[in-house]
Order: sequence, then C-alpha cells, then structure tokens
Amino acid sequence: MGKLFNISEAANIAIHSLALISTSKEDLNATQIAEMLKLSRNHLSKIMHILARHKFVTSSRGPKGGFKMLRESGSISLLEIFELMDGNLEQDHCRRIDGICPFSDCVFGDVRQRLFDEFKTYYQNRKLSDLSLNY
Amino acid sequence: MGKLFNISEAANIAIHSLALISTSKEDLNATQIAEMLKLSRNHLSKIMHILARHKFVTSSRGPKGGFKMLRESGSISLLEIFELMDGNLEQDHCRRIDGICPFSDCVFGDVRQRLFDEFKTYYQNRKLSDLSLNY
DNA sequence: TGTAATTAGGTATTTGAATTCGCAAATGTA
DNA sequence: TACATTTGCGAATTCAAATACCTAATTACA
Repeated sequence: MGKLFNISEAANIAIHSLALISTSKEDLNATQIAEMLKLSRNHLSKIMHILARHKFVTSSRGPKGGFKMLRESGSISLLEIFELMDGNLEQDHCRRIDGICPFSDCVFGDVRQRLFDEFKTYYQNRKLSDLSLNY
Repeated sequence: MGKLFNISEAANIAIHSLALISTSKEDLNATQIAEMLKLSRNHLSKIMHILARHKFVTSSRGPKGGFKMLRESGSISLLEIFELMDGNLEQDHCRRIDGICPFSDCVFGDVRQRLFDEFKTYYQNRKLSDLSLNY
C-alpha cells in the first residue's frame, strides 16, 4: 500500500490480520486471511508466525488449524503491533554533517517533533478493539 | 538519514543543497556541496542536475563552474522541492481488499488526514529563505 | 494408520530506492 | 590549442523490504 509515516507493509498487514481475527466468530487460517487481505498465503504466514511467537494469537496446525486471539483485543494498542513489527518507533533525526543538521534547529524545525508526538499518541490510545469491520 | 513521513533521501538532499547554495556568498560546486553534506559527488550531481533542469539553479561547467540560485529563495517552499523530487505529495490510502480498507473509516481513522494536512501546510508555508545556517 | 490440511520457517527472488562508476560534453585558462 | 576542471547522464551496483518458494513438522479424521 505504500508507506504512511514510516509504517512498514508488514506492520500494516499485522494490524489488519489481528483486526480480522479479533472480529471474527470462528478461527481463521492463513489461507482465509490472505484471501481477505488479497495477499499471498506464504507472505501472510510469516507475519502470523511472528504474531504467534509473540503471543498475540495461538496457532494450531493441521486440518481445522488456524489462528485465534490469545490476548484481549482491548489490551492491544496499534502502537504495540507497529513496534513489534518495525522495532521501536523512534523519531528519526535529520543527520547531515557529523550527525547534526547544519541548519539551526534543523531544516525541519519542530514539525517533526509535533507530528511524531501526535502520531505516537494516537496509536498508543487506539486499541484493536476500537476497530470495527465494514463487512 | 532514513525517511521521515514519506520524504525520500533525494528530496532531503535537494533541500539541504539548495539551502547551502542560497545562503552561500560564492557559487558552490558539486564537490563542495557533497563534501559539506557528507555524500558522494556523483550522487549529489544527479540531484543537482534535476534542480538545474527545473530552473531552481543555474549550472555551469568547466573550471570555476558550479551552481547558483536562479530563483528567489523566498519564493521556494519546501513543499515545492519535495514534490519535484518525490512526485506529488499525495495522501496514500490504506488499500486492502479491492482498494478499500475493510474497516469502517479505515484502521487508521482520521489521523492520516490530520497529520497529512498539517504536514503539507507546514511545508507549503516554510520557504527556503526561512532557513538559517549554524555554521 | 494413512492422508490431506495446515503452520513453521529457512532460503530465494523480486523490486525499488539509494548509491556508485565511468565516460562524454562543456568551458576557463595558460 | 591543450589541458585540467567541472557538470551531464546512462549504466551498474548495492541494499533493504516485500514477496514467493519449498519442504518439514504437526494434526484431524476417515
């Protein structure tokens, strides 16, 4: 989908997958989720595997296998998912010339800080359970 | 420097280069700018070439050659430079499932729109001439 | 117990951006 | 005019992220 504010495609997929699972009545397997999100099963599997290893979901193999929420969706912020997939969401600084932007208070002024804070706060407060499906 | 909010490294370099040229008393050549910004001359040349083709600067070859501002630095917004390098700064939408996010009003809510607007407005208003060098 | 379904996960490929390389074209100066 | 300097720019390389491939391990169930 392209990147929004430094969020990787993997993190985006992770969010969507968890949202699908947490709003679904039955267990979903990788094939179903991949189908719903229009991406390859293999690629999705990788991401689900990470979510399983980190105890967001349980996974079970074999026929009737699939994924199931392990944690309360009200306890999972979007930020937590982003950080799992992309590493710590840290503000990146404008590093030119020995690690410091040569322009006083940086070419970018304070807008970086402001947008970053707003962004982070928003995703910190927004929980998986706040999402609702259209279909 | 890594990416901030979808801004490419090329756009970042372009901004810094123009800022250096516009605050410099003498003409600067590619070698000097590359030196100042700690990147390779060839890589910088590419970017300067684009800026020259688009009439932000004049370029002259040969000994004593280099780059010089062509336009008033007060008339150049950071946004214009970004858009030259990266193409139109358009909000990118969350496209899953036939181009539409399956979650009502999208997983990302309105934060995308808000941050995007703020970001764009800021860079629209901020002119090259607003920048001042530290050194 | 055999088979099909399903996740696990290492490896390979693709893709696009960033970066480097190499040489051609232009130009100032001796 | 010869030469050193500098930009122009196509082509190659690197690098990381995204994505695909392949097979092993696990499991439900006929």
